[in-house]
Amino acid sequence: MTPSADRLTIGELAARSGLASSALRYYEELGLITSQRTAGGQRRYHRAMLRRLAFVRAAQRVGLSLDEAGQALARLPDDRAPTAAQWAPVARAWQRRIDAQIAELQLLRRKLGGCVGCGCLSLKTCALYNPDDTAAAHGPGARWLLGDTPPEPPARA
Amino acid sequence: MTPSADRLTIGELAARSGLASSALRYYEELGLITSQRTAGGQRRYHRAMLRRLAFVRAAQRVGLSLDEAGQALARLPDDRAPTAAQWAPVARAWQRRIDAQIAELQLLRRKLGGCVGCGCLSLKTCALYNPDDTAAAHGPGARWLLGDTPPEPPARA
DNA sequence: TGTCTACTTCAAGCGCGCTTGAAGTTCGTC
DNA sequence: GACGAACTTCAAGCGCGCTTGAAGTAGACA
Repeated sequence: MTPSADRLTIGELAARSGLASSALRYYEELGLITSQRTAGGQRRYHRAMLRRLAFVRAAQRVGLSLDEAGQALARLPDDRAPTAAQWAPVARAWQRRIDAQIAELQLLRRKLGGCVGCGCLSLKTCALYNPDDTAAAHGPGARWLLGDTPPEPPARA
Repeated sequence: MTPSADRLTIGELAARSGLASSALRYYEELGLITSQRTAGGQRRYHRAMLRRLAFVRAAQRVGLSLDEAGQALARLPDDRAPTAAQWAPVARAWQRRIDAQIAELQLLRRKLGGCVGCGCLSLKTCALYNPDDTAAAHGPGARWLLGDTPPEPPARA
């Protein structure tokens, strides 16, 4: 081991991040994290990778794919904490995304509320049935994360 | 066509439900919907399948797998609208699930809020970093949908 | 020096939710 | 009765996010 703190082995990084080594190799292959190699070819990770991994995990919880997370990560420094200026737009974009998700769930919840008493699911009247709402908003990807057109919180939902 | 209204072809059901025919065959294979067959072997669907499909789509939006949706469907009648007594526990279970999801998203949102100004993602202090919270609650499956132990809304969240 | 664990690559596999394609059949209409 | 669109089955494939396994190598410690 002799962890030297900034040269974590893959096993150490796995233990600290809670991810499997195989997942870390996969992430590295996707470019989400980077490593140096020892003379013998083993990976050594800078502690800053823990931050990137935390970012990725948070991104997944927001519903981003690894690819999308990678695009967002590409705008942050690899080796040290982002500055407020770097981080703020990303965080704000995530908050908007989260807000949209919450709004959608609340809508669904209200619709269910309307159904609870009636056992309806009627073809004509049940709101669950005719979700002509903003559901499909999740579509294409995360271009918005890169600073373009953030998704408006569901208009009329 | 001659739709006779209660004997929808797969194409008609696809058109009305917004799902692809291939998806409908797949759902049938999974037991989510049922059909009769014509003398020649073609599927004919009762309109009530539209209700089941709406249910499945709603279930997916709540984050259930098709398998879980099928388990919930199994408790509702196949050929007509559920009674209030049949529907209410399912709807309430979904609402609890939705509430838990909303709570989790709100927690994440607050954490991001804490990070926005600081650009932190600090190893020691950032809340995003140390999500020792209720995230993993999604685990096993939807036994709760069947009436057992509904998941408490995230305790301390 | 030897041992043993942790690492390496590469290819394949898995679970989910479907889609695609090939080859053949049925249905509704003219 | 013939035509064309819509259907049938079956097997394979895909995209995502990994995991598993085989075969071999490096690194830490006694």
